[in-house]
Amino acid sequence: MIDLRLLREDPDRVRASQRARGEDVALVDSLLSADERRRASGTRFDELRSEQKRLGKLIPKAQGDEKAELLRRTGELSAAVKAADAEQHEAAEEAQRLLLELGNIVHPDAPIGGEEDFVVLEQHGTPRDFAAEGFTPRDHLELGELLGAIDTERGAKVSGSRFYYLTGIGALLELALVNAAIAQATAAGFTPMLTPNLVKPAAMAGTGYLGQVEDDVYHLDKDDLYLVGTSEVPLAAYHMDEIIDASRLPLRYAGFSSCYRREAGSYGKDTRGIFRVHQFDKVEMFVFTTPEEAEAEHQRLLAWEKQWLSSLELPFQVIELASGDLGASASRKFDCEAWVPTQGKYRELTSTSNTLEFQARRLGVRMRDTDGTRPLATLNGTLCAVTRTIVAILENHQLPDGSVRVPEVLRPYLGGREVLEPVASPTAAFSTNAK
RNA sequence: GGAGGCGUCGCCUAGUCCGGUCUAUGGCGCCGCACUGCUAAUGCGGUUUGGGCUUUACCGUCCAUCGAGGGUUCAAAUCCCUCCGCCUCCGCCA
Repeated sequence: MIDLRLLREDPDRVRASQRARGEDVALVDSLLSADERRRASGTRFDELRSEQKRLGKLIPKAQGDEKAELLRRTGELSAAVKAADAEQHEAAEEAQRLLLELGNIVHPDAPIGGEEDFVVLEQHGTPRDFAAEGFTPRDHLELGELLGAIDTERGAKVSGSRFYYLTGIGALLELALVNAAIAQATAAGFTPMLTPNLVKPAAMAGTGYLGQVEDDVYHLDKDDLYLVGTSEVPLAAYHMDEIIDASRLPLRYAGFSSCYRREAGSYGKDTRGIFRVHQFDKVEMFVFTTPEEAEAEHQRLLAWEKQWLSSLELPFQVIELASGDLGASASRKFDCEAWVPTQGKYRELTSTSNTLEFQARRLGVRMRDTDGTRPLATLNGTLCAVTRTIVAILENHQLPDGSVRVPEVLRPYLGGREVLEPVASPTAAFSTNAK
């Protein structure tokens, strides 16, 4: 949520932001009037309550008629206080409800527009020219099956479409990626974290995932818990309702968790393979820092993502997302998109958002420094979304015979293996009877 | 899942039985000032969080806040109910 004071003092800025997002501008005026009502009813309650307390203190000492009169007046006041309290409650709830609907203020440098209006900032590496190399690239699923690494048929049999098994070398590849990513994050000063995959509504709402994207979230009705779509949620909520001394900032966490996404409304999109799935694992960077440092930290997160993709020797580009594609929480967002040869385009592998104080306000995470207690800033960035990274590695590093070159950074985590080779069956290479 | 205990403003703690003088006690820590070659010690003052009013700072003031939410009452940290969390024991279990 944003600062109500900003809304009062500069409503036009908030209106402009809502407009840029393609969201309800009238919300600003509903909110202004709800806030007005909240303050007015609050003042009324305060005054009545003050009077009630003042008179109440006289009662134990009073006698006879004087006491009877006091009891009569405080009796009346009691009813009035109760009514004012109810009104104040109602107004505060209304204001809060509207405030939670409001998106974050869009960063002034974010391009205005929708999903197609992103801006390409940089390109790294060069896509391979398979024609010049003399063969047609296989897609990641074909490669994954050849290597005995990916099994989507059985994933569908057991769990439905968009589910998969990583088998044999595929499983090892994930573990290698996760280990390498955690190693990079740890070297950069992040604290590794394994987080809960099920969270309460407060955590989900606080991070901003119960608004427009609510349909994309799994909910367990029986327990009123949500399956997280990213460890950003439990990491952001880790310090919920806490006040953090500024000297401890920045707090940098590298979370590893499964991520669950219903992918509602994406029917027919990316149906082949494991590019878009209901469940995948991810190493996520999450930072609590001061609002003053947020912008610079955002650049650092982007730099760590670039370092990661470069170390995997993947060609990729960096884009800045347009205002309409930011999601409720982000004021600004960069994606790194890796080249996918068989699709002939760049696809999102990582994403980093600066949410400023938006999530912190909702979650009640504050900092204390010489200026007192105030909300801090939170930022997040993907380090390694495993399935999509596997897609990019298989396709970009494939060889004519269907084997796949292992980027050097992963070799220590794969027993020194330099190439992944096709197998007769997923279990063949791991069976004790092999060779 | 069952039984019991506990939850006080950073930490510890008094208060809860018996409602009002609780504006929540004391200690530790922390901050400021004084004293002091320096440090230590000592003394004095301050130290939950949120909201409102005062111009948005300062100062001041009012209200809320004793795990959360309801209720009883003129009045709730204190009495009643529901929920949450932690601890102990029992049952079940990876």
